[in-house]
Amino acid sequence: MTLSEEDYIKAIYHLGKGENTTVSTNAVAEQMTTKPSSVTDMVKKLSDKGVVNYKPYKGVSLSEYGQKIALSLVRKHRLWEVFLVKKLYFSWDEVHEVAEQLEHIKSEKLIDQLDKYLGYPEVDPHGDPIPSKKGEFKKTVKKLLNEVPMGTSGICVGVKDSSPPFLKFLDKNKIALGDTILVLEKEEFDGSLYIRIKESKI
Amino acid sequence: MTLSEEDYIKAIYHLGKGENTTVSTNAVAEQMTTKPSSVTDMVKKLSDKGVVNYKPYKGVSLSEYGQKIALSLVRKHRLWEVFLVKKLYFSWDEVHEVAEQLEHIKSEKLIDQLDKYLGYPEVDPHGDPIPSKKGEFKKTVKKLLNEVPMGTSGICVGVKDSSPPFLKFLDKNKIALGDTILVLEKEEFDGSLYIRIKESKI
DNA sequence: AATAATATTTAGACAAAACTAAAAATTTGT
DNA sequence: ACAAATTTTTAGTTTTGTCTAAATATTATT
Repeated sequence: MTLSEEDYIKAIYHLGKGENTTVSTNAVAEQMTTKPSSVTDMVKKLSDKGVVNYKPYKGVSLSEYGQKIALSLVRKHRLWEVFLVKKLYFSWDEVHEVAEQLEHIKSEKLIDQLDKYLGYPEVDPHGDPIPSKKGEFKKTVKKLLNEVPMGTSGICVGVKDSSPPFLKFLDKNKIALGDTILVLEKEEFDGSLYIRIKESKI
Repeated sequence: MTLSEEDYIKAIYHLGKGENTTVSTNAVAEQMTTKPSSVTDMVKKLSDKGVVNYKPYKGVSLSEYGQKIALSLVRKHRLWEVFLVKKLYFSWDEVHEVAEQLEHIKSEKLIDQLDKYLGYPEVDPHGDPIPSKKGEFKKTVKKLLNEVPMGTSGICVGVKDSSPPFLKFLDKNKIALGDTILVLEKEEFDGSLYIRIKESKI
Protein backbone atom coordinates (compact mmCIF):
# COMPACT_ATOMS: atom_id res chain seq x y z
CA MET A 1 0.00 0.00 0.00
CA THR A 2 1.16 3.49 -0.74
CA LEU A 3 1.21 6.18 1.89
CA SER A 4 -1.87 7.81 0.43
CA GLU A 5 -3.81 4.57 0.19
CA GLU A 6 -3.05 3.82 3.82
CA ASP A 7 -4.32 7.24 4.83
CA TYR A 8 -7.62 6.62 3.07
CA ILE A 9 -7.99 3.23 4.71
CA LYS A 10 -7.45 4.77 8.12
CA ALA A 11 -9.92 7.56 7.39
CA ILE A 12 -12.63 5.10 6.37
CA TYR A 13 -11.89 3.03 9.44
CA HIS A 14 -12.11 5.94 11.83
CA LEU A 15 -15.25 7.36 10.28
CA GLY A 16 -16.88 3.98 10.86
CA LYS A 17 -15.75 4.24 14.50
CA GLY A 18 -14.13 0.84 14.33
CA GLU A 19 -17.38 -0.82 13.31
CA ASN A 20 -17.52 -1.76 9.68
CA THR A 21 -20.10 0.76 8.58
CA THR A 22 -20.52 2.35 5.17
CA VAL A 23 -19.34 5.95 4.99
CA SER A 24 -20.03 8.65 2.44
CA THR A 25 -17.63 10.09 -0.11
CA ASN A 26 -18.11 13.53 1.37
CA ALA A 27 -17.31 12.41 4.88
CA VAL A 28 -14.07 10.83 3.70
CA ALA A 29 -13.20 14.00 1.80
CA GLU A 30 -13.68 16.11 4.90
CA GLN A 31 -11.67 13.76 7.10
CA MET A 32 -8.81 13.78 4.59
CA THR A 33 -9.12 17.50 3.88
CA THR A 34 -9.38 16.79 0.18
CA LYS A 35 -12.09 17.03 -2.47
CA PRO A 36 -14.90 14.51 -2.98
CA SER A 37 -13.79 13.91 -6.55
CA SER A 38 -10.37 12.81 -5.34
CA VAL A 39 -12.05 10.41 -2.94
CA THR A 40 -14.08 8.87 -5.75
CA ASP A 41 -10.91 8.23 -7.72
CA MET A 42 -9.03 6.68 -4.83
CA VAL A 43 -11.97 4.62 -3.67
CA LYS A 44 -12.27 3.11 -7.13
CA LYS A 45 -8.64 2.16 -6.99
CA LEU A 46 -8.98 0.63 -3.55
CA SER A 47 -12.05 -1.24 -4.72
CA ASP A 48 -10.09 -2.74 -7.63
CA LYS A 49 -7.48 -3.84 -5.12
CA GLY A 50 -10.10 -5.53 -2.96
CA VAL A 51 -9.50 -3.24 -0.01
CA VAL A 52 -12.95 -1.65 0.08
CA ASN A 53 -16.51 -2.38 -1.04
CA TYR A 54 -17.80 0.47 -3.13
CA LYS A 55 -21.11 1.12 -4.87
CA PRO A 56 -21.29 4.45 -6.72
CA TYR A 57 -23.52 6.95 -4.88
CA LYS A 58 -23.96 4.41 -2.06
CA GLY A 59 -20.80 4.92 -0.06
CA VAL A 60 -17.78 2.83 0.83
CA SER A 61 -16.82 0.32 3.51
CA LEU A 62 -13.73 -1.71 4.30
CA SER A 63 -13.47 -5.30 3.10
CA GLU A 64 -12.13 -8.01 5.42
CA TYR A 65 -8.73 -7.36 3.93
CA GLY A 66 -9.12 -3.60 4.33
CA GLN A 67 -10.02 -4.01 7.98
CA LYS A 68 -6.90 -6.04 8.57
CA ILE A 69 -4.80 -3.27 7.09
CA ALA A 70 -6.63 -0.64 9.14
CA LEU A 71 -6.11 -2.54 12.37
CA SER A 72 -2.45 -3.02 11.61
CA LEU A 73 -2.10 0.73 11.05
CA VAL A 74 -3.94 1.54 14.27
CA ARG A 75 -1.73 -0.93 16.11
CA LYS A 76 1.42 0.68 14.75
CA HIS A 77 0.17 4.19 15.43
CA ARG A 78 -0.68 3.45 19.04
CA LEU A 79 2.47 1.47 19.78
CA TRP A 80 4.56 4.36 18.51
CA GLU A 81 2.57 6.74 20.68
CA VAL A 82 3.39 4.63 23.71
CA PHE A 83 7.04 4.65 22.72
CA LEU A 84 7.12 8.42 22.33
CA VAL A 85 5.52 9.04 25.72
CA LYS A 86 7.15 6.28 27.77
CA LYS A 87 10.63 6.31 26.34
CA LEU A 88 11.15 9.72 24.76
CA TYR A 89 9.11 11.79 27.21
CA PHE A 90 6.74 13.37 24.73
CA SER A 91 3.55 14.71 26.26
CA TRP A 92 0.28 13.14 25.15
CA ASP A 93 -0.71 16.11 23.04
CA GLU A 94 2.48 15.94 20.94
CA VAL A 95 2.49 12.33 19.85
CA HIS A 96 -0.22 12.15 17.23
CA GLU A 97 1.53 14.03 14.44
CA VAL A 98 4.75 12.04 14.73
CA ALA A 99 2.94 8.71 15.10
CA GLU A 100 1.04 9.61 11.96
CA GLN A 101 4.37 9.38 10.11
CA LEU A 102 5.81 6.43 11.99
CA GLU A 103 2.77 4.24 11.38
CA HIS A 104 3.72 3.98 7.70
CA ILE A 105 7.11 2.35 8.33
CA LYS A 106 7.12 -1.11 6.83
CA SER A 107 8.81 -3.79 8.90
CA GLU A 108 7.01 -6.55 10.71
CA LYS A 109 10.00 -7.25 12.91
CA LEU A 110 10.18 -3.61 13.91
CA ILE A 111 6.64 -3.63 15.30
CA ASP A 112 6.96 -7.03 16.96
CA GLN A 113 10.12 -5.97 18.73
CA LEU A 114 8.74 -2.57 19.64
CA ASP A 115 5.69 -4.25 21.16
CA LYS A 116 7.88 -6.58 23.21
CA TYR A 117 10.21 -3.74 24.20
CA LEU A 118 7.28 -1.68 25.51
CA GLY A 119 6.02 -4.66 27.51
CA TYR A 120 2.99 -5.44 25.34
CA PRO A 121 0.95 -2.38 26.33
CA GLU A 122 -2.83 -2.67 26.06
CA VAL A 123 -3.68 1.00 25.64
CA ASP A 124 -2.08 4.09 24.14
CA PRO A 125 -1.42 7.34 26.02
CA HIS A 126 -5.03 8.46 25.46
CA GLY A 127 -6.48 5.24 26.84
CA ASP A 128 -7.38 3.82 23.44
CA PRO A 129 -6.84 0.06 23.11
CA ILE A 130 -3.99 -1.34 21.01
CA PRO A 131 -5.03 -4.18 18.68
CA SER A 132 -3.03 -7.38 18.98
CA LYS A 133 -0.94 -8.66 16.09
CA LYS A 134 -3.96 -10.67 14.97
CA GLY A 135 -6.17 -7.60 15.14
CA GLU A 136 -7.94 -8.37 18.40
CA PHE A 137 -9.09 -5.58 20.65
CA LYS A 138 -9.52 -5.48 24.37
CA LYS A 139 -12.79 -3.59 24.50
CA THR A 140 -13.26 -1.90 27.85
CA VAL A 141 -16.61 -0.57 28.89
CA LYS A 142 -16.37 3.19 29.21
CA LYS A 143 -18.79 5.88 30.21
CA LEU A 144 -18.57 9.52 29.23
CA LEU A 145 -18.14 11.82 32.20
CA ASN A 146 -21.40 13.61 31.41
CA GLU A 147 -23.22 10.29 31.71
CA VAL A 148 -21.91 9.72 35.24
CA PRO A 149 -24.69 10.49 37.78
CA MET A 150 -24.18 13.43 40.14
CA GLY A 151 -22.50 12.46 43.35
CA THR A 152 -20.79 9.36 41.98
CA SER A 153 -17.18 8.99 40.89
CA GLY A 154 -15.20 7.07 38.29
CA ILE A 155 -11.67 6.41 37.12
CA CYS A 156 -10.48 8.22 34.03
CA VAL A 157 -9.45 5.52 31.54
CA GLY A 158 -9.44 7.49 28.30
CA VAL A 159 -10.32 10.68 26.48
CA LYS A 160 -12.93 11.03 23.78
CA ASP A 161 -11.26 14.08 22.25
CA SER A 162 -7.54 13.69 21.57
CA SER A 163 -6.96 17.14 20.13
CA PRO A 164 -3.90 18.93 21.52
CA PRO A 165 -5.93 21.88 22.93
CA PHE A 166 -8.17 19.58 24.96
CA LEU A 167 -5.26 17.47 26.18
CA LYS A 168 -3.43 20.62 27.25
CA PHE A 169 -6.55 21.71 29.13
CA LEU A 170 -6.54 18.40 31.01
CA ASP A 171 -2.84 18.79 31.81
CA LYS A 172 -3.42 22.30 33.12
CA ASN A 173 -6.08 20.97 35.46
CA LYS A 174 -3.95 18.00 36.44
CA ILE A 175 -6.33 15.42 35.04
CA ALA A 176 -4.57 12.28 33.85
CA LEU A 177 -5.40 8.66 33.03
CA GLY A 178 -5.94 6.67 36.21
CA ASP A 179 -7.27 9.62 38.23
CA THR A 180 -10.50 9.33 40.19
CA ILE A 181 -13.06 11.98 39.29
CA LEU A 182 -16.13 12.80 41.41
CA VAL A 183 -19.05 14.57 39.74
CA LEU A 184 -20.22 17.26 42.16
CA GLU A 185 -22.86 19.11 40.21
CA LYS A 186 -24.36 19.36 36.73
CA GLU A 187 -25.41 22.58 35.12
CA GLU A 188 -28.70 21.89 33.34
CA PHE A 189 -28.60 24.73 30.79
CA ASP A 190 -25.30 23.81 29.05
CA GLY A 191 -24.38 20.45 30.53
CA SER A 192 -21.16 21.70 32.11
CA LEU A 193 -19.95 19.91 35.22
CA TYR A 194 -18.38 20.70 38.57
CA ILE A 195 -16.00 17.93 39.47
CA ARG A 196 -13.58 17.06 42.23
CA ILE A 197 -10.17 15.83 41.13
CA LYS A 198 -7.39 15.15 43.62
CA GLU A 199 -8.35 17.75 46.28
CA SER A 200 -9.22 20.47 43.76
CA LYS A 201 -12.62 21.45 42.34
CA ILE A 202 -13.22 22.44 38.72
CA MET B 1 12.02 18.21 1.13
CA THR B 2 10.13 15.33 -0.42
CA LEU B 3 11.15 11.74 0.13
CA SER B 4 12.60 11.55 -3.33
CA GLU B 5 14.56 14.77 -3.02
CA GLU B 6 16.05 13.57 0.24
CA ASP B 7 17.13 10.33 -1.42
CA TYR B 8 18.93 12.24 -4.15
CA ILE B 9 20.67 14.44 -1.60
CA LYS B 10 21.90 11.39 0.27
CA ALA B 11 23.08 9.75 -2.94
CA ILE B 12 25.10 12.80 -3.94
CA TYR B 13 26.53 13.01 -0.44
CA HIS B 14 27.60 9.38 -0.35
CA LEU B 15 29.09 9.43 -3.83
CA GLY B 16 31.24 12.34 -2.70
CA LYS B 17 32.29 10.17 0.26
CA GLY B 18 31.39 12.91 2.67
CA GLU B 19 33.75 15.37 0.98
CA ASN B 20 31.97 17.95 -1.10
CA THR B 21 33.08 16.74 -4.49
CA THR B 22 31.30 17.06 -7.81
CA VAL B 23 29.68 13.86 -9.04
CA SER B 24 28.39 12.86 -12.47
CA THR B 25 24.80 12.43 -13.55
CA ASN B 26 25.52 8.83 -14.48
CA ALA B 27 27.00 8.02 -11.09
CA VAL B 28 23.94 9.38 -9.34
CA ALA B 29 21.68 7.42 -11.67
CA GLU B 30 23.51 4.21 -10.86
CA GLN B 31 23.45 4.85 -7.11
CA MET B 32 19.73 5.55 -7.23
CA THR B 33 19.02 2.73 -9.68
CA THR B 34 17.28 5.12 -12.01
CA LYS B 35 17.95 6.63 -15.45
CA PRO B 36 20.34 9.52 -16.12
CA SER B 37 17.52 11.55 -17.65
CA SER B 38 15.56 11.34 -14.41
CA VAL B 39 18.62 12.55 -12.55
CA THR B 40 18.96 15.57 -14.83
CA ASP B 41 15.36 16.54 -14.11
CA MET B 42 15.67 16.19 -10.36
CA VAL B 43 19.04 17.88 -10.20
CA LYS B 44 17.61 20.90 -11.99
CA LYS B 45 14.84 21.06 -9.44
CA LEU B 46 17.27 20.79 -6.55
CA SER B 47 19.41 23.47 -8.14
CA ASP B 48 16.44 25.83 -8.29
CA LYS B 49 15.86 25.15 -4.62
CA GLY B 50 19.46 26.01 -3.78
CA VAL B 51 20.26 22.53 -2.54
CA VAL B 52 22.90 21.68 -5.16
CA ASN B 53 25.27 23.42 -7.54
CA TYR B 54 24.72 22.20 -11.04
CA LYS B 55 26.35 23.02 -14.36
CA PRO B 56 24.95 21.06 -17.32
CA TYR B 57 27.42 18.42 -18.53
CA LYS B 58 29.74 19.32 -15.63
CA GLY B 59 28.21 17.39 -12.78
CA VAL B 60 26.56 18.25 -9.49
CA SER B 61 27.66 18.99 -5.92
CA LEU B 62 25.88 19.85 -2.69
CA SER B 63 25.56 23.49 -1.64
CA GLU B 64 26.18 24.49 1.99
CA TYR B 65 22.48 24.10 2.54
CA GLY B 66 22.43 20.72 0.79
CA GLN B 67 25.26 19.47 2.97
CA LYS B 68 23.35 20.43 6.09
CA ILE B 69 20.39 18.40 4.90
CA ALA B 70 22.63 15.45 4.02
CA LEU B 71 24.28 15.47 7.43
CA SER B 72 20.94 15.65 9.17
CA LEU B 73 19.77 12.63 7.18
CA VAL B 74 22.94 10.69 7.96
CA ARG B 75 22.53 11.58 11.62
CA LYS B 76 18.96 10.34 11.68
CA HIS B 77 19.81 7.18 9.76
CA ARG B 78 22.61 6.22 12.10
CA LEU B 79 20.78 7.08 15.30
CA TRP B 80 17.90 4.87 14.22
CA GLU B 81 20.36 2.08 13.46
CA VAL B 82 21.72 2.32 16.98
CA PHE B 83 18.17 2.20 18.33
CA LEU B 84 17.31 -0.87 16.31
CA VAL B 85 20.39 -2.77 17.44
CA LYS B 86 20.65 -1.63 21.04
CA LYS B 87 16.99 -1.52 21.99
CA LEU B 88 15.16 -3.79 19.58
CA TYR B 89 17.87 -6.43 19.14
CA PHE B 90 18.16 -6.23 15.38
CA SER B 91 21.41 -7.61 13.99
CA TRP B 92 23.70 -5.21 12.17
CA ASP B 93 22.86 -6.62 8.76
CA GLU B 94 19.12 -5.97 9.18
CA VAL B 95 19.07 -2.33 10.17
CA HIS B 96 19.87 -0.50 6.96
CA GLU B 97 16.59 -1.08 5.15
CA VAL B 98 14.45 0.01 8.08
CA ALA B 99 16.64 3.00 8.93
CA GLU B 100 16.30 4.03 5.30
CA GLN B 101 12.60 4.57 5.99
CA LEU B 102 12.94 5.99 9.50
CA GLU B 103 15.42 8.66 8.42
CA HIS B 104 12.65 10.49 6.57
CA ILE B 105 10.48 11.05 9.67
CA LYS B 106 10.19 14.77 10.31
CA SER B 107 10.38 15.83 13.94
CA GLU B 108 13.30 17.61 15.51
CA LYS B 109 12.18 16.72 19.00
CA LEU B 110 12.03 13.06 18.04
CA ILE B 111 15.68 12.97 17.02
CA ASP B 112 16.89 15.07 19.94
CA GLN B 113 15.11 12.81 22.41
CA LEU B 114 16.23 9.66 20.64
CA ASP B 115 19.83 10.87 20.78
CA LYS B 116 19.55 11.55 24.50
CA TYR B 117 17.75 8.25 25.11
CA LEU B 118 20.53 6.32 23.39
CA GLY B 119 23.15 8.12 25.48
CA TYR B 120 24.53 10.32 22.68
CA PRO B 121 26.26 7.53 20.75
CA GLU B 122 29.23 8.50 18.61
CA VAL B 123 29.11 5.65 16.10
CA ASP B 124 26.49 3.46 14.48
CA PRO B 125 26.49 -0.36 14.57
CA HIS B 126 28.94 -0.48 11.65
CA GLY B 127 31.40 1.86 13.32
CA ASP B 128 30.46 4.87 11.19
CA PRO B 129 30.43 8.19 13.06
CA ILE B 130 27.16 9.96 13.89
CA PRO B 131 27.18 13.69 13.08
CA SER B 132 26.19 15.99 15.94
CA LYS B 133 23.09 18.16 15.73
CA LYS B 134 25.27 20.91 14.27
CA GLY B 135 26.66 18.53 11.69
CA GLU B 136 30.04 17.90 13.30
CA PHE B 137 31.80 14.59 12.86
CA LYS B 138 34.20 12.78 15.09
CA LYS B 139 36.66 11.59 12.48
CA THR B 140 38.62 8.60 13.64
CA VAL B 141 41.74 7.49 11.85
CA LYS B 142 41.13 4.08 10.39
CA LYS B 143 43.23 1.64 8.43
CA LEU B 144 41.91 -1.05 6.14
CA LEU B 145 42.84 -4.55 7.27
CA ASN B 146 44.78 -5.19 4.06
CA GLU B 147 46.97 -2.17 4.84
CA VAL B 148 47.95 -3.59 8.24
CA PRO B 149 51.51 -5.02 8.04
CA MET B 150 51.94 -8.77 8.49
CA GLY B 151 52.49 -9.76 12.08
CA THR B 152 50.84 -6.70 13.59
CA SER B 153 47.36 -6.41 15.05
CA GLY B 154 44.60 -3.83 15.35
CA ILE B 155 41.18 -3.27 16.81
CA CYS B 156 38.19 -3.53 14.51
CA VAL B 157 36.41 -0.17 14.70
CA GLY B 158 34.28 -0.32 11.58
CA VAL B 159 33.48 -2.05 8.32
CA LYS B 160 34.03 -0.66 4.88
CA ASP B 161 31.34 -2.83 3.30
CA SER B 162 28.00 -2.75 5.10
CA SER B 163 26.17 -5.14 2.79
CA PRO B 164 24.17 -7.84 4.58
CA PRO B 165 26.14 -10.74 3.00
CA PHE B 166 29.46 -9.35 4.23
CA LEU B 167 28.08 -8.58 7.68
CA LYS B 168 26.70 -12.10 7.92
CA PHE B 169 30.11 -13.45 6.92
CA LEU B 170 31.67 -11.50 9.80
CA ASP B 171 29.05 -12.81 12.22
CA LYS B 172 29.69 -16.37 11.09
CA ASN B 173 33.38 -15.92 11.83
CA LYS B 174 32.65 -14.15 15.10
CA ILE B 175 34.23 -10.88 14.08
CA ALA B 176 32.61 -7.88 15.76
CA LEU B 177 33.43 -4.24 16.46
CA GLY B 178 35.97 -3.98 19.27
CA ASP B 179 37.69 -7.25 18.48
CA THR B 180 41.46 -7.45 18.14
CA ILE B 181 42.62 -8.88 14.84
CA LEU B 182 46.16 -10.13 14.15
CA VAL B 183 47.35 -10.39 10.56
CA LEU B 184 49.23 -13.67 10.23
CA GLU B 185 49.97 -13.92 6.55
CA LYS B 186 49.23 -12.23 3.24
CA GLU B 187 48.69 -14.08 0.00
CA GLU B 188 50.47 -12.09 -2.72
CA PHE B 189 48.52 -13.31 -5.73
CA ASP B 190 45.01 -12.26 -4.61
CA GLY B 191 45.59 -10.19 -1.51
CA SER B 192 43.67 -12.56 0.76
CA LEU B 193 44.70 -12.70 4.41
CA TYR B 194 45.14 -15.21 7.20
CA ILE B 195 44.14 -13.64 10.45
CA ARG B 196 43.86 -14.60 14.10
CA ILE B 197 40.66 -13.56 15.84
CA LYS B 198 39.92 -14.61 19.42
CA GLU B 199 41.74 -17.95 19.42
CA SER B 200 40.62 -18.97 15.92
CA LYS B 201 42.44 -18.60 12.62
CA ILE B 202 40.75 -17.61 9.35
C1' DA C 1 -45.03 14.04 -7.68
C1' DA C 2 -42.43 17.83 -9.26
C1' DT C 3 -38.90 20.81 -8.16
C1' DA C 4 -35.13 22.49 -5.32
C1' DA C 5 -31.13 21.40 -2.76
C1' DT C 6 -27.45 18.45 -1.91
C1' DA C 7 -24.25 14.72 -2.79
C1' DT C 8 -21.55 12.23 -6.01
C1' DT C 9 -19.37 11.18 -10.18
C1' DT C 10 -17.25 12.21 -14.74
C1' DA C 11 -14.22 14.68 -17.74
C1' DG C 12 -10.33 17.17 -18.46
C1' DA C 13 -5.96 19.33 -16.47
C1' DC C 14 -1.95 19.61 -13.64
C1' DA C 15 2.36 18.59 -10.86
C1' DA C 16 5.81 15.24 -9.39
C1' DA C 17 8.76 11.77 -10.59
C1' DA C 18 9.79 8.43 -13.54
C1' DC C 19 10.77 6.39 -18.43
C1' DT C 20 12.23 5.95 -23.71
C1' DA C 21 14.20 7.60 -27.72
C1' DA C 22 16.65 11.02 -29.99
C1' DA C 23 19.75 15.01 -30.03
C1' DA C 24 23.72 17.42 -28.37
C1' DA C 25 27.97 17.95 -25.82
C1' DT C 26 32.13 16.06 -24.07
C1' DT C 27 35.88 12.93 -23.92
C1' DT C 28 38.92 9.57 -26.06
C1' DG C 29 41.84 7.38 -29.50
C1' DT C 30 44.84 7.65 -33.04
C1' DA D 1 42.86 17.59 -34.73
C1' DC D 2 39.09 14.85 -36.09
C1' DA D 3 36.19 10.90 -35.94
C1' DA D 4 34.31 7.51 -32.65
C1' DA D 5 32.62 6.44 -28.29
C1' DT D 6 30.58 7.93 -24.27
C1' DT D 7 27.98 10.92 -21.37
C1' DT D 8 24.41 14.08 -20.69
C1' DT D 9 20.44 16.57 -21.91
C1' DT D 10 15.99 17.39 -24.30
C1' DA D 11 11.47 16.18 -25.85
C1' DG D 12 7.61 13.67 -25.38
C1' DT D 13 4.92 9.96 -22.42
C1' DT D 14 3.30 7.61 -18.29
C1' DT D 15 1.56 7.02 -13.54
C1' DT D 16 -0.13 8.67 -9.15
C1' DG D 17 -2.76 11.65 -6.73
C1' DT D 18 -4.73 15.82 -6.86
C1' DC D 19 -7.84 19.72 -8.60
C1' DT D 20 -11.92 22.44 -11.04
C1' DA D 21 -16.00 22.60 -13.50
C1' DA D 22 -19.77 20.34 -15.35
C1' DA D 23 -23.01 16.60 -15.37
C1' DT D 24 -25.80 13.31 -13.00
C1' DA D 25 -27.96 10.99 -9.16
C1' DT D 26 -30.14 11.20 -4.70
C1' DT D 27 -32.71 13.35 -1.04
C1' DA D 28 -35.71 16.83 0.76
C1' DT D 29 -39.56 20.12 0.33
C1' DT D 30 -43.86 21.52 -0.61
